[in-house]
Amino acid sequence: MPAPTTAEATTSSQPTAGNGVERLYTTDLASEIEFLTARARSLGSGRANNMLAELDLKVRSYSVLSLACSGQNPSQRELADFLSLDPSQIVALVDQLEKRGAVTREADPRDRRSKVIAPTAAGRRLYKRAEAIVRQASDHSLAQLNDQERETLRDLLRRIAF
Amino acid sequence: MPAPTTAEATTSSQPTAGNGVERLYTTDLASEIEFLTARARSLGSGRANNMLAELDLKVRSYSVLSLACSGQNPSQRELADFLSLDPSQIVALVDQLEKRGAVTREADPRDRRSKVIAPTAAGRRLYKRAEAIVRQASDHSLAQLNDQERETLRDLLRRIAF
DNA sequence: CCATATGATTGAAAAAGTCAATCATATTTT
DNA sequence: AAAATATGATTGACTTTTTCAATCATATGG
Repeated sequence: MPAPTTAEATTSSQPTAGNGVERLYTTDLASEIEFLTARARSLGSGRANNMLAELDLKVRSYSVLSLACSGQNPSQRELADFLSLDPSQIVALVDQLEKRGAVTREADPRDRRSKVIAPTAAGRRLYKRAEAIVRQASDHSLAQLNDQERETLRDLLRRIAF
Repeated sequence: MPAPTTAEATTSSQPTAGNGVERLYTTDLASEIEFLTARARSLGSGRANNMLAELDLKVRSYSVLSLACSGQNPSQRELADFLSLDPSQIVALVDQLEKRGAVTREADPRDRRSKVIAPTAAGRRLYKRAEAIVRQASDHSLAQLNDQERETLRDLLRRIAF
């Protein structure tokens, strides 16, 4: 039985969790990059989702809206590939955004099977607001890093994400 | 209409996706840290899950097993907190690991409601093998980064993940 | 002792992910 | 050109993951 401290709650300090979980910060798992990545994204997208709820959006629908507004005229197939989602999930996401008048499905003259997702004027306005919220959320999640560190992180992630 | 190239398949190059999705790499979304984090973890845990399938494990169960083997005697509550999972999910994960004889639920003398998850001898052996596989998977996912860059990434992530 | 809080468990419901089948249209083969 | 094959979007079924509320046993604070 390794050192069962009788006083225990007194060691708590950080605002993360209220318990004695800090003990687990020293484990092998806690320093695996893959684990840290998973945790970072869980915290980050959790917060973003909470904040985006105000606009009735989630990270998913925000991503689609963002790409629709990118000027790259993505097709649903491309959205599926890029977001690593099943085409059927894209259908559902676009359905929602279309229903609320944020995007439209445009015919692609070069391939009539394909549908290009374009933003409406309202969609662009929605995106502007969402973008601000996401930036806020991100700022909060990355609070511990300065600008240069964020740049470094972005570059490292980009290299493993593509 | 922005430059609709009639020849199109000729521009493809990278081994990532087979389509014209590269076009979307230049979007705002593609450079958001939160998006990159999500994508990195999706790729990473996808690969790890595939490779762990050989041991009938997933990243989830591997994480629990790893913490069980950490020497920190985590309770289910602590596992839930640390892994950001609902307590009921921990029950299911521990059930599975217990059923295959990899871990046991030990009574905590200091709190009889609490159950400490401890590895069996077989559990430790399983963890050893799983660890090697996860390391391989991680190595593959982080192939683009050298050791120093991996260290940097680990530190940056640690600061936003805790 | 009583009231309240917490850890584990169960079960139900919602959301997300996976797959196969279908229709329309492209592309390739012969 | 006709036939065969492949692809984009869509639907529906099905599985897995998430999320929540309720319950029981035990702790903890008055």
